[in-house]
Amino acid sequence: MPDKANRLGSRIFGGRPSTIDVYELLRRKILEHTIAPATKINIMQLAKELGVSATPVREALRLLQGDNLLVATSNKGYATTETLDLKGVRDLFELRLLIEPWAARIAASNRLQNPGIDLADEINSFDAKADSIQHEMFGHDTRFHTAILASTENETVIQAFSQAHCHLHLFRMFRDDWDWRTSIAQHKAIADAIANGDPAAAEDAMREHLNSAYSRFIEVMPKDPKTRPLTKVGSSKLIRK
Amino acid sequence: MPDKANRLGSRIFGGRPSTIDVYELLRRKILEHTIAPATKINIMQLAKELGVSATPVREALRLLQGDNLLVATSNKGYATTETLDLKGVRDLFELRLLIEPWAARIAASNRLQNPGIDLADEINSFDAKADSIQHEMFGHDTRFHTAILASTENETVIQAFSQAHCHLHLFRMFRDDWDWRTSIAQHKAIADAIANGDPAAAEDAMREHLNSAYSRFIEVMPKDPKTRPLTKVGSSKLIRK
DNA sequence: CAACCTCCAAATGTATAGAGTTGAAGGTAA
DNA sequence: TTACCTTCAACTCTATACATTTGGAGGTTG
Repeated sequence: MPDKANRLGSRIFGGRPSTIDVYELLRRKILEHTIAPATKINIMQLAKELGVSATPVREALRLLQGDNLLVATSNKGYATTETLDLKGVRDLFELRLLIEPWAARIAASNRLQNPGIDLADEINSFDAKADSIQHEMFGHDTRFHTAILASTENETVIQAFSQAHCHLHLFRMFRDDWDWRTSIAQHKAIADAIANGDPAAAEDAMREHLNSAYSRFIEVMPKDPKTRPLTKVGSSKLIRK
Repeated sequence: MPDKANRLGSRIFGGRPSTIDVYELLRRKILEHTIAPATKINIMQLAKELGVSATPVREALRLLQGDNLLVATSNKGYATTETLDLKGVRDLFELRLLIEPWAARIAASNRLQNPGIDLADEINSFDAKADSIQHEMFGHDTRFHTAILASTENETVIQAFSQAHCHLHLFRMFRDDWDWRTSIAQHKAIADAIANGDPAAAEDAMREHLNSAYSRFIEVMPKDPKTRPLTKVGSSKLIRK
């Protein structure tokens, strides 16, 4: 609901420039899948919804473009990125296989701040709610893999990896049919190896987990993405390549 | 030089929106080290220099912020990123060691479009001009490593890696004192292994090259970055953390 | 002399208007 | 029908005006 303070020079929240608020709101909506892939964004309508002018919205969209969450076309506007094709999924898992087994090794080598306990907590708290919906599964998966990566304390790798938006892309494609029980079992194996301080076992377990996930992904992958139903979200229209 | 066509709704070049032109110009200036690290950017002065209004400049700056080439602070403006500290250099080479030996292996395994010849050409054309200045060395180094990475044809890895801006950061720190002869010799070894179709040798050569470069970097690294002289560029002021 | 307050120029952030482009509906001709 | 042209509404992109914030100069007070 637009604040009545929305006049010249106003701010949405606190004294902060509203570009930041618009950016964070849209980023969350895209990552949370509230805005579907290949959705065109109407600047003026979005600005009216948020109670701000077009300027901060446009700047927020440019930021999201830099984050690889939007694509821009001259004089045509902005749209969320497409879902990945088969090669895109392959490329993504190739990147994961380069980084995540290494990260698991580091995590297992870290004896002072070993993340094993936190990882076990994450698994158990998720496992408890056996009726979990798919949405929660991806939240767990994101937290689990992010925690391992974070334990490397390598900001450069963390950033490079996170900007690939692994979970975003996979979640957008496979939200409805994903065998989370298999993943949970593999997560437990990884967490155990890390907690035991066994770098080689942790690295292997992670590599097996990724290979397994990749195999299962390409198995259930839609044959022709164009026939996939697209949901119309809010005031946005849909685009097709 | 501002075109006389610069009035309402005009474009700098062709019919293209000027945001793109401003973005590409600034990006090149930052990557080419024309704009020094930790340089504050004045929006209005920059807009006047380029003959456009503030709006496209601001959008270009947001894009560069998304590329991690600028940092923005609320109500304080934009500035180019700082040079890396010791941990930053270490993190960067850790990322390179994860990706580039793998890329060299792929390149050597590629028998149909083996990049070995192109790499040899790149080395020879650079080696010919023995009086090369440092600036050309970094151009060569960038082209050499980029070519190997490109031969993997993995867009995801290429993008994740390029957004770390390896060469930008290293160039900004070590432009004046860098032993390029050692690097050239190692490049030759890598190119030979790739041309010979020897994946294991290519991977090892790349790993040795990176380890060697890292050792040499931290040896000549400035002890206290704050005492490093900063050049004042154009209309921009300098900032300090 | 140091700490603090007041004031103001410079720069940032936002709103708004107008210029330019796109894409589609509707009409015309072969 | 099909292909092509015209027209127009919707939207993007840029310029400009104005509100807000920041940081420092200069004076005041203890």
